[in-house]
Amino acid sequence: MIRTRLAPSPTGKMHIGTLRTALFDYFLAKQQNGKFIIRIEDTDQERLVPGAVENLLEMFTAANITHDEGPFLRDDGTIEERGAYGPYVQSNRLDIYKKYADELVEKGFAYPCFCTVERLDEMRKAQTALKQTTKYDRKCLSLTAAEARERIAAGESYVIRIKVPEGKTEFDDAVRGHVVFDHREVDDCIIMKSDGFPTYFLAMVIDDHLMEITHVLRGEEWVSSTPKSIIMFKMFGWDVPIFAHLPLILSPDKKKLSKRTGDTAVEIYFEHGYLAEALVNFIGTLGFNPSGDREIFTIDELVTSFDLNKVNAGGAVLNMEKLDWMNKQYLMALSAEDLVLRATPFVTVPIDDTVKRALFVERTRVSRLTEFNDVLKPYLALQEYNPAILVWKKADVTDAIAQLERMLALIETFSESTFESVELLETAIKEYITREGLQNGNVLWPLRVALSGQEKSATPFETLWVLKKETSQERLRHAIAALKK
RNA sequence: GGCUCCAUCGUCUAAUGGUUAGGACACGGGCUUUUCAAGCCUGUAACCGGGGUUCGACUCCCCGUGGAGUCACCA
Repeated sequence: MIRTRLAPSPTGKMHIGTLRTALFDYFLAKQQNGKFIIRIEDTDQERLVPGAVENLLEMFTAANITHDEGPFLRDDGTIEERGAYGPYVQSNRLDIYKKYADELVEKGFAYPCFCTVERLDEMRKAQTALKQTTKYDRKCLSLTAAEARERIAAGESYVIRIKVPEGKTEFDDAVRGHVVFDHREVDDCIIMKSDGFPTYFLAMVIDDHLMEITHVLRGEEWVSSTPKSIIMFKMFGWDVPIFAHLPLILSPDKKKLSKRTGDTAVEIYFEHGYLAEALVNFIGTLGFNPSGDREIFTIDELVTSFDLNKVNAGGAVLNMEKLDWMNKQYLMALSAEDLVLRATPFVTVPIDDTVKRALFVERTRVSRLTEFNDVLKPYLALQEYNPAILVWKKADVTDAIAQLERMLALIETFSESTFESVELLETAIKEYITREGLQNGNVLWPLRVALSGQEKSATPFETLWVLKKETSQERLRHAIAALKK
């Protein structure tokens, strides 16, 4: 059975790249009837950010993706773990790492190192000066077991490093193909820190094995450390999972997306008024495309068509304009009721019938939920405008006044039921124009401007529908008075 | 700099040896039209360069070039 996992470190808000990895994990697991696991990698105690795990889980909920094992958010905001392979938080698995690290030392695959950070710094400086690869010089490898035991017993601070064997590591990356690393390039990296916590390298190997992970999806920044992991899998005699290094999400300058160059937090996208479906569609098709001639996919369609081997190896620049376009597509496809539901958190005025209708009408004119507030204003209160714009380009003031007075009278004859739909209003007005032998422009232009108070706006029929009889008439009277001045 | 990876319109991408190199965003034009938006039609725009392999290369190989990632008691 396929088991994928997302292994975020709780050091901040959920990154957009993490969302993409999560999506691919989810697509793959879901498609193969496998399991998708979340494991929290909190082995760096100094970088922990309170609330980071909660934020991650909230973003999962917001994006409508679900995992099968790992930490879950309870309704009261606390966290509980579900799944048979726990604990799923690494700081609760310290004894496990200790045991396996000791095993590696006993077998001669790893060794204690007493070098100070100062010495290490100097060593690296010297290596850099000589243009050599910076890696540990194995000073402590020459220590005998007895010496090491003695120094540990004396309370000296130490770490454990793996002893990288000679040779090379080869692996078949699911998106990149065959990759080879010579072990001369691989550092005797630290697997246990002096504070008793494992480093990522050790913890990841042990957990992925114990949790029976079959596919490791992660960002491209990890390829160069993959040999370390594989070396350890082999030291333990464990099966090596399939690695898939996903292309990076880039900022417009083609560099790895960072906080400086773009919005990296998933949370920000929701705050900016993007719909979860749009974000999932957009991020989920970055580096992977099910088809060459379609853009809009539901999450289920992505699950069905996902194929790791079709994931691009090259990085992808975030095209925000396309995200806006995609969001608008989803916005326009929303039912009137759903639109209200989704827009409500972004609207600062009470949601009444006028607001509901205005939202529906303006839906084709905004890209993001946050834009509704501004667009709603002209409906809620007539904005100050220059009466001159009431006059159509092919008519004059006298005509404008005449047409507005006609409309005022016409609307007076409309029953409440006429205001039930835009179509009814449009039909009634257009029939009137035809019947009276008038021109659309002469009537519709001043009517629309009088109703909206704007040069550019929705159609007069839509605006009438939103404002209803009384307010509409008020605005017409206001316009007529303004023109007569 | 060492190592590793990557390379199709400005951007996201399709193409898995044979296509007039397709779609989307953005941009331009047109239609529709009372304005805007939406919608429809349409235009500009790409195979990084050079060698091979092959009857035939965007597709395979090599070399350049360019870009990226990584070189911590961080993940």
